[in-house]
Amino acid sequence: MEESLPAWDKATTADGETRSIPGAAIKRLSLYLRILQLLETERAEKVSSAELARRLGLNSAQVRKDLALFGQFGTPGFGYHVTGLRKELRRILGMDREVRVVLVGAGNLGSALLSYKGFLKQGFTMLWGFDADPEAASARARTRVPIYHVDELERRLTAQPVDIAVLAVPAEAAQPLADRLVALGVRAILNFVPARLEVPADVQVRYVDLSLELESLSYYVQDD
Amino acid sequence: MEESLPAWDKATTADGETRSIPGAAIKRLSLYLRILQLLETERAEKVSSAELARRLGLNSAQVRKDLALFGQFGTPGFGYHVTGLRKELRRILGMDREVRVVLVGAGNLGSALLSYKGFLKQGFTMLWGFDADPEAASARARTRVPIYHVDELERRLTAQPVDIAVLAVPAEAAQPLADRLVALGVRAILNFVPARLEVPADVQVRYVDLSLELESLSYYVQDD
DNA sequence: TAGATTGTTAATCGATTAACAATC
DNA sequence: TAGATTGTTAATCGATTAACAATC
Repeated sequence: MEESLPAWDKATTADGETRSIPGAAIKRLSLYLRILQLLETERAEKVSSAELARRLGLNSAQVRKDLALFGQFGTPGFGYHVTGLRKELRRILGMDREVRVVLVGAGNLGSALLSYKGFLKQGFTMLWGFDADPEAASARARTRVPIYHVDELERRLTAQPVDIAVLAVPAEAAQPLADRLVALGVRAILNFVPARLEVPADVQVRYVDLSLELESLSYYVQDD
Repeated sequence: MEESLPAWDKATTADGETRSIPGAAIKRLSLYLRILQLLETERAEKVSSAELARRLGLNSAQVRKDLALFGQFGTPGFGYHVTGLRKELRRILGMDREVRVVLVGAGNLGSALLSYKGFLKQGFTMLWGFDADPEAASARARTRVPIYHVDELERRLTAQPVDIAVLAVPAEAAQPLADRLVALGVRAILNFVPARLEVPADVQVRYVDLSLELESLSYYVQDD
């Protein structure tokens, strides 16, 4: 019997066929988009897969292959139109619409994330923060984003669903909160908590594990 | 002609042979270590590769293979001794000594990282922060870690070399600062700046790109 | 047209998983 | 001894890269 892939792991070609899209390719699309935005400010009209690859330290065949997963955006002998490709990538990544984000856990790291500019750019809307101690959290955070008590999660997210939750709570609180967020319709979680989350297959979780990054770097700085 | 690998990408077996160690395996070692520390608090004497795999959502053969890259730590029919394996992993990862860390760029995100508890645990020493405006940075940061002007980088790091730098500066400042850090003997950079860094082959760079994570999650939350 | 560069197939590479003899 | 589990080899899987006909 064949396992069927979750919907987000598929893409449809012109002829209606369905293929699996590697997550690593999606991350690279986001990198391509960043370079295209840079090229646009440089008033560049066109760009080749070789140039995109050079700027990102990738292989040009990989760039062409990644883009070809979603359509034929280039012109042989010419390359890609910067503005055109940028629009396509924004559409593919779903950045051509408002993406609604909440933060759960506005401690030290969380409150910094609340005011992180990179999140506010690019069509992301950081709607609300939630914390077990909203007064203390508000004092920490230098932002206009309102911070509510975590008990208000259900009320707020029922009234107005969100797409993505950023999770930065103590380890023992992570799984119960993930469960509540999923029940409230959250489709993706950016998880800063060093704990594995169990979620349904159609919910995406990305782990940003700072201790793990530092520990694995420690391996490389030994003098032997 | 054969390219020779950087020293950190090799490991030596008992018979003096040298093999390449995948970076992904190193990251998993750090995950294994975390579970072993948990098991130790649970007073567990032994653990099998199957149990480690289960707790981390991995394959047991992968666990055994990762560990076997560095030696024979297990006993057939028994498994691994929790305390013994924990010690071995701490040694392999270089966590059995002080790892000296500095932060460069104590803005919103940076100052949160300065006081991030996960960095202080586990044998990491966050020595100093550096910022172009150390007064403002000190006001932001709720930490005892001293923050100096970035001009003091050379003086401080010459007097006392560090292993790892955490970089959280504006994009245009990233490469020049990376160059200075490498010249000062920094062996690894944890880079929160969305910019590619050019460094010598023996310097490790890890990218933590929050915008990229959020953008690639955006792909999965589209309703189609 | 000649030169450049795409989209795509085939080849390569590397990482994951299965299988199992060795062995505690 | 019987049962369990390692370390390791072989098989599988998937991702990257090379190559090139198509074509602007």
